Amino acid sequence: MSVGLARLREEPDRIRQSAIDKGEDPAVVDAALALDERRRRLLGEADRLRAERNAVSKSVGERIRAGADPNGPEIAQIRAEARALGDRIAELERELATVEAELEEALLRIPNPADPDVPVGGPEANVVVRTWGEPLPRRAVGPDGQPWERRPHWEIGAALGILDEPRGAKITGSGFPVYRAAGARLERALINWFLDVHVSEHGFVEVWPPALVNAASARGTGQIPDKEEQMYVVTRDELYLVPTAEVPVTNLHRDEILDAADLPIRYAAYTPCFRREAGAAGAETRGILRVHQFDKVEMVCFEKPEDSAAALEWLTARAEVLLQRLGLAYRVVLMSTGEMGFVQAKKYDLEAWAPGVERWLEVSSCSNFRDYQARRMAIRYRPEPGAKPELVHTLNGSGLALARVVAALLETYQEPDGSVVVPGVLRPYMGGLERIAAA
RNA sequence: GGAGAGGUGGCAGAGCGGUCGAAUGCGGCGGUCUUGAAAACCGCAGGGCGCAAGCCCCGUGGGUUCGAAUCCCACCCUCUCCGCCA
Repeated sequence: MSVGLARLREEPDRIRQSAIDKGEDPAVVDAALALDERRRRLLGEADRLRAERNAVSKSVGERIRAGADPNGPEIAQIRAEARALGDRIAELERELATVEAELEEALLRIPNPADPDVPVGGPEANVVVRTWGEPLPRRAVGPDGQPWERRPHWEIGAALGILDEPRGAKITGSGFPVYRAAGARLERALINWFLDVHVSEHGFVEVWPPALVNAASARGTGQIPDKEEQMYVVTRDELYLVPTAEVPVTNLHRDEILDAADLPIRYAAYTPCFRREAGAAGAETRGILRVHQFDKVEMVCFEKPEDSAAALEWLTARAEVLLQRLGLAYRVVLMSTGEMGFVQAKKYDLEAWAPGVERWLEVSSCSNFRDYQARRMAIRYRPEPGAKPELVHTLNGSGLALARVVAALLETYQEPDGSVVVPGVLRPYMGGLERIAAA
């Protein structure tokens, strides 16, 4: 259940084309259609037999009350009849269970169709919607008139004693950096400042969720089965370490019918994020650009369907505000159908410029899932009192992902003498510290 | 982790194996009355599938039975006491 059976029957062509646009196999659409057909036939037959069996069973009680001998031949015959019906029902139910499992499997492999305004194609089709700030060059001229080169963040971090990758590798493994001294405080400052802005200025409700979730929650947001390999699993207790706060926070309202008056519901939550990132290594992932554990503040919204498109723009702007106040140059990229992922209908990536590595770093991803996640999680709302429940739309966006923001900050604010200037908005959170210098 | 109790509709809370999708109270919605409101009274109202008839849902999954909210088993969760512990 993801795109919804009703929509699948109504516009199979559009769903098929959407799958192709996202680089998925459209054959699952037809497989699902065929299974749905079979399921409905079996269900109808089983329902008819059940109705019959219910009537026969009921007559047993009625006749006994009317004076028939419970152990007599009349009752025995009715019982035999009911039993025969029951056997046939059981048979149909077994078949039905198989078909439904297959249908479920097929539906899970049908991607969420992208919005009409999403460019079709691969990476080349991504569109830079807007850019803010001046991307600094790596080669620059220092105050003394001498040329200097901005260094990558791992060199800055190691030199200042605020980032310790080797010891992180020792105590856990590669991709588990240790932040130290002003580095640790910077991490804590960013988390606090992000949350403060979201809560006091943007009206988000702050949430501090569990960092481990059960399988039902992981399935709800689509980590299972799509991204199961990405998660760390606590096998002993059948729990998963969260890859993002999106998982616990969106599941907050799983299996609930919300009040229309309560919408929109908007949460901001900090969690550490754990990702296996199997097979990822090399120049693209040096330093803290791609790690197994990082910190992130996530925004999650539950909206009325008619409001979700506007909510995505709003949400993206909330993340941009943070980058602007940090003084980091960034660009907003509308991701193409092939790049946006399986469950998103529309997605913007925010990329901050890191002059030391001369790259745009993805520090936020803001997406509208429309009713796709809501259907999996049965998150509904009642448009009017007494009206039938309808699916809400869910959205989420990073605001922001810490490790890469730290990388961009260190590389942007480094000085020729090796120190790093602390952006003004963070100073109150760092005890007034204006500059991180070598001890 | 051990012992005990329990999980029923938004909440509280009944429910002899058959007429229970489920009493009752509160809350909700609509109405009568009222200048208005409250009170009182009357009525409506769970979720899913299906065009409909009808079928399914009483923590979850199995089982017994012609028939299970009601009996049996397993698991999950909650509460109380004990143990442990930040």
